[in-house]
Amino acid sequence: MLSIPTDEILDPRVKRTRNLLEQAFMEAVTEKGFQAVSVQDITERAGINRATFYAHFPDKYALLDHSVRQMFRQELEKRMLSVCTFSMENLRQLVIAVCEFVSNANSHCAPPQPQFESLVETQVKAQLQELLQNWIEQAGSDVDPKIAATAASWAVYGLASQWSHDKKRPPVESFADQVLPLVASNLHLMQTA
Amino acid sequence: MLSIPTDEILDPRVKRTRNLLEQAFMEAVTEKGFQAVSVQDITERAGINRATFYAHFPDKYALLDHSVRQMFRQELEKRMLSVCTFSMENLRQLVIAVCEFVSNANSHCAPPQPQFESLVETQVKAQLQELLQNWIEQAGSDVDPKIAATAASWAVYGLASQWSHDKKRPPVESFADQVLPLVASNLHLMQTA
DNA sequence: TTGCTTAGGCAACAGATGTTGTATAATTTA
DNA sequence: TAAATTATACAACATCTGTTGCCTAAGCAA
Repeated sequence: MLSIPTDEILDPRVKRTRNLLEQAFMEAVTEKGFQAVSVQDITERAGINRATFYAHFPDKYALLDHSVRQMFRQELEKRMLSVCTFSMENLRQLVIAVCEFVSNANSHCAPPQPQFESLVETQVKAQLQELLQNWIEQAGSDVDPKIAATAASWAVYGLASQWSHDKKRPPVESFADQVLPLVASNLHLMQTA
Repeated sequence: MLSIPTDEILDPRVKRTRNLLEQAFMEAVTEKGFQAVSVQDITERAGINRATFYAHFPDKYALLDHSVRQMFRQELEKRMLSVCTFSMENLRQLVIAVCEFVSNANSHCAPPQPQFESLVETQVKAQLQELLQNWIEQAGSDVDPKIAATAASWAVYGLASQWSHDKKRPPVESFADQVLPLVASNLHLMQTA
């Protein structure tokens, strides 16, 4: 297993290989669905030896983890949510961001596959939890930040996931407005906004 | 694939085979951990042909799903939570039940394995959602029952999961007391209790 | 540049997976 | 009881999986 860190100087060969693998992986997933994609598929498309794959990732699930983490992080940065403090408007934007990300991820993988969605969930929730905990701590609330952040991040992800599966779902914005008070109640920060 | 329903008259051969598989599966999991268990393991222990396994379950993940669903359902029935209406005390008991179930499940599988936990999560949350939605509907709240039940069930599971991973965790009862208001706020039913 | 370090290519392996076809035995239905 | 249905056993299969050892070549540091 080679070094994993994202923000570190990497051997250009490593960078190249991982990019090829990630790219081939996304292609294969959108084409055949996550379940049907084998490590063989990925490495053949990428023009990388199969053994090399295992030098970077234990299995295809780890590669999915890695890709999702990276994509969601980029999404948060693009929307400048990773560098701000709590406000109702920011919370609203966060809900929208999660809804759109989850919806987009799931659309790449019909029919719904629990394994795939679980891995997306784990990565997204981890970053949500971290972000919300920061917001709570900075706002100096009286609740336990970790506990509140846990409840809130799970609630947000759950609502986003349900929305994304809704056959005739409302526009993201109105859905966000609808659930905002519910989500905010987990943070106990309404008054400090 | 044979018929799945739980509460139906089953061919005794099917019942026997599934019981043997479930039993062998649980043995193998507690002994080697979920990841390391192969379909071979299970069928050899059970004295069942490997091909027969695939006549009942698509893979070992489906068997885990099945087992967990069954165990959690039994747990709820034992605590008589599946046949009651909302009250703060019942909600408290529910939180405790989930904490203990999750903790017990995870203890069977060290070190923590996301795949395993994700499958447990999916099954537990599905039943939580159903139960909470019933509570909300029976209480005749003004919130959307589905949305509130989603937020609450995810929050409950998330908190239980975090508690179960806490190295020096407080007793279940005091943890339940601590998070109860947070959980209840998702239901918007505090006044009707 | 030279030499050291390390990633990737290649081949081969044992093992697991999922599937198929046929035969046998258990169960149900009439 | 006799005939039907259907679950299981068994064997064999192509495929995928993780892993290993050896070799080549790309990158880095003196």
